[in-house]
Amino acid sequence: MTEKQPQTRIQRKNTAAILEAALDVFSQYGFRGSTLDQIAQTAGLSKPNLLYYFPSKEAIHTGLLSRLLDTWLDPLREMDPNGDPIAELMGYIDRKLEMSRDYPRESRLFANEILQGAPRIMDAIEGELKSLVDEKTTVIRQWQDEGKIAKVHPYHLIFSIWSLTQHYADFDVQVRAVLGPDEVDPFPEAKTYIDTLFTKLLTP
Amino acid sequence: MTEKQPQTRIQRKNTAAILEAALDVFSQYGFRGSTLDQIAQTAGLSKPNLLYYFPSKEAIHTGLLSRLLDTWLDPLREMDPNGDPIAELMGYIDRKLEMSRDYPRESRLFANEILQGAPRIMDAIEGELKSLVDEKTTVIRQWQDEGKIAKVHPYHLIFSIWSLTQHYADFDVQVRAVLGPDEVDPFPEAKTYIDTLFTKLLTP
DNA sequence: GCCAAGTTTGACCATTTGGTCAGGAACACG
DNA sequence: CGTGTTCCTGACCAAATGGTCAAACTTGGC
Repeated sequence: MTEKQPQTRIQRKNTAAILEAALDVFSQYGFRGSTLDQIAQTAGLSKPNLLYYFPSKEAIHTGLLSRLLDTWLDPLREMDPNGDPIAELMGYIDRKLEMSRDYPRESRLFANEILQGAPRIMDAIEGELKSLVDEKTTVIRQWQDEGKIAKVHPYHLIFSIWSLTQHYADFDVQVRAVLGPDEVDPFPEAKTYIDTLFTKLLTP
Repeated sequence: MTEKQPQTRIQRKNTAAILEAALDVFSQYGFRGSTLDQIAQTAGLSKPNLLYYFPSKEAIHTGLLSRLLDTWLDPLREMDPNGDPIAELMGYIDRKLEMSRDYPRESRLFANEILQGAPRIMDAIEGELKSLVDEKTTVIRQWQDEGKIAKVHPYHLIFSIWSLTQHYADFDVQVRAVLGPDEVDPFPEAKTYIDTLFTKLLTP
């Protein structure tokens, strides 16, 4: 669990290249659908060389996921209980949408894992993730009791933020296909739409 | 494309069993992550017997997907341009949520396919699906021009309906893990939440 | 109860896959 | 330069995988 970070530059460079390549491959094909050869080729390394840095396919995947969850939850962590409720929530929503725009592979990796029943990160979901959500929903409930935001189910509010924002990463090809070839970047309009939606929902 | 339907009872029974098993397996592991042995075992048949009914793994998957898209789009098709706008949209939303509750595997199969870049149903998405969405967004725009519902981006409105409802099928394990063991069925509260959300969004 | 058609299977095959290993190449450093 | 450590690779392996096939078994209709 508490691995030392790479010592030499070569190690740093190659582990980074491997994780980068693995993110590419795993996020598209899922764990079982991805092969070491694919990852190795994408990383520009030989397969035995991969296994010099990581003991197994599983280890690469785990390495990715554990790094992921932290950055994934950051936007929610930043939500300040002492800030202005609407502003804090809208800020969270916007950060989450930006993450879908800037880190779609991470979103898809996560989606793949959950789709398959979260066999490798169930612990983190029931632990770290649930704790954070529990904490933040308490804050939301407080804001609601103070009449600062509308009374809607706090957990489902969180779910709706996740689903609406991540949809633009996970279902990217569908979104672009439906919007047609003229629409280059769906995110500006998505932001406008989502902002409107949550403003109407949350305004008391 | 236009295959005759099975002739004998045995054929009907076995092809049904295979598709049922394949839905189980493909929806969880994706195409490349699933094996014929897995499907065969789930269906209670031998692997060669599977391949007596379907020429290949690919064919089983295609068979599933082509059946899927039609039923998947039905709720949207039912939306009546001549009905009451709010009622029609809310009806569509509720039907879509019911589909997530009653057919989660179908939802996950679809999600898996899109996540992987929709290699096998891109045609249907750019064709059938896009056409239907184009048609219905035109109706929505009309309703908006008549002042019957609020002016929000019609395409993103559709996307938000998809993402919010399908989230409860695709991310089921996460939803349940976060809500904790006390919450048996998240759908009743999800329905309340989603109804509130879209009512506030769409009321002019 | 017979026979042709439909159904099932064990044995088999080529390829792919995750992973190993011995040895060679590159590097750091005194 | 020399030498111990780190890095890399070709060859290899066992297991799994998609798919084939001839032969055996059922089934349905007469």
